[in-house]
Amino acid sequence: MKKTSILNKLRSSGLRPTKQRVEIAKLLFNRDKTFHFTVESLGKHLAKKTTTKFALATIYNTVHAFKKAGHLSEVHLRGKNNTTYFDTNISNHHHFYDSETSELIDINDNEIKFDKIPKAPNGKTIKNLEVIINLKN
Amino acid sequence: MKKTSILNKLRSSGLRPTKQRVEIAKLLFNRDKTFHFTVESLGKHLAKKTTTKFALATIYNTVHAFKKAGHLSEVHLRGKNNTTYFDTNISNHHHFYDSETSELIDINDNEIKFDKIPKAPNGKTIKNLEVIINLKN
DNA sequence: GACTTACTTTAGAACTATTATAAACTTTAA
DNA sequence: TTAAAGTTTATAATAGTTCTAAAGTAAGTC
Ligand SMILES: [Mn+2]
Ligand SMILES: [Mn+2]
Ligand SMILES: [Zn+2]
Ligand SMILES: [Zn+2]
Repeated sequence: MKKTSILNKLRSSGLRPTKQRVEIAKLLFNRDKTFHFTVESLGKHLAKKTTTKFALATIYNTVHAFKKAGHLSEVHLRGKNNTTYFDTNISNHHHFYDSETSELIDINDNEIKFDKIPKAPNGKTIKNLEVIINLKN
Repeated sequence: MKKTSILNKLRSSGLRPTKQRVEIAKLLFNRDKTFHFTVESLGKHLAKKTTTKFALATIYNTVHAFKKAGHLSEVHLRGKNNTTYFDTNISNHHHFYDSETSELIDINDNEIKFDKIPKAPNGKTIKNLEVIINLKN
């Protein structure tokens, strides 16, 4: 993804392309494979890759802005360290979770097939279905 | 479940049957249906049902002791309010989650059937598989 | 029943992920 | 260039949970 398309992505989401947002967007979206991260791990990556200063609040703000704009998703898993995981894969998919390494691995939607799914209770509808496959060594 | 069996349950788990533990055990285990709760909600139930005083730390200690003894399970879901859910259903099962009410509903293991499950990555094994079906109204 | 020891409860402090605040700074468009 | 709106920042606040260490209780021994 080129710099101009990062700028477009930000602008078309109503987000001014500040130095911080551009750096975060480059780190998150200029890659082929899914990136799963926490705010803390993202901060460490940024510190390694750039010389720009990032206040913790800015990383939170930016990640939440990207999520709101639909460029990131949140994994509703309660990991060991009780931190929120974000995901550059915004398609419907599932996860392996290795609780020893706190690592998430994508499972494509078509790698899991259901034979039987219960129907939603009284008056409710199914919004989505998440599978977490916990791993051990 | 009778009082004596509550006492046996505690003693056979190496837990002295203190006033607090007995009250919590009665509330949690003397029921037919699954009970999903947070430490906070359990505290409120206890305040309503008994006149015994419960320090917050005692509720945490007891719930964790019961979990360790295998009498409770923890739901690895990151809910709206970022609290941990515990579950009196210790069998392998799944959940509906209503994020508007923060409510969990059990899905029996046999209500979901899989046609296809991915195999675990390199050298790892599947420990268990959790399904969360998110609901909307 | 008194004594002893190990275990438990408790209030409050500490910890940690996250969110709020409000002042300084930057982007944008006029 | 200027002004308005948006953004970053340091820091404080919040909230769930865990830690601490002192006071209290359970259980076994005499
Ligand atoms: Mn978050
Ligand atoms: Mn907990
Ligand atoms: Zn993913
Ligand atoms: Zn359950």
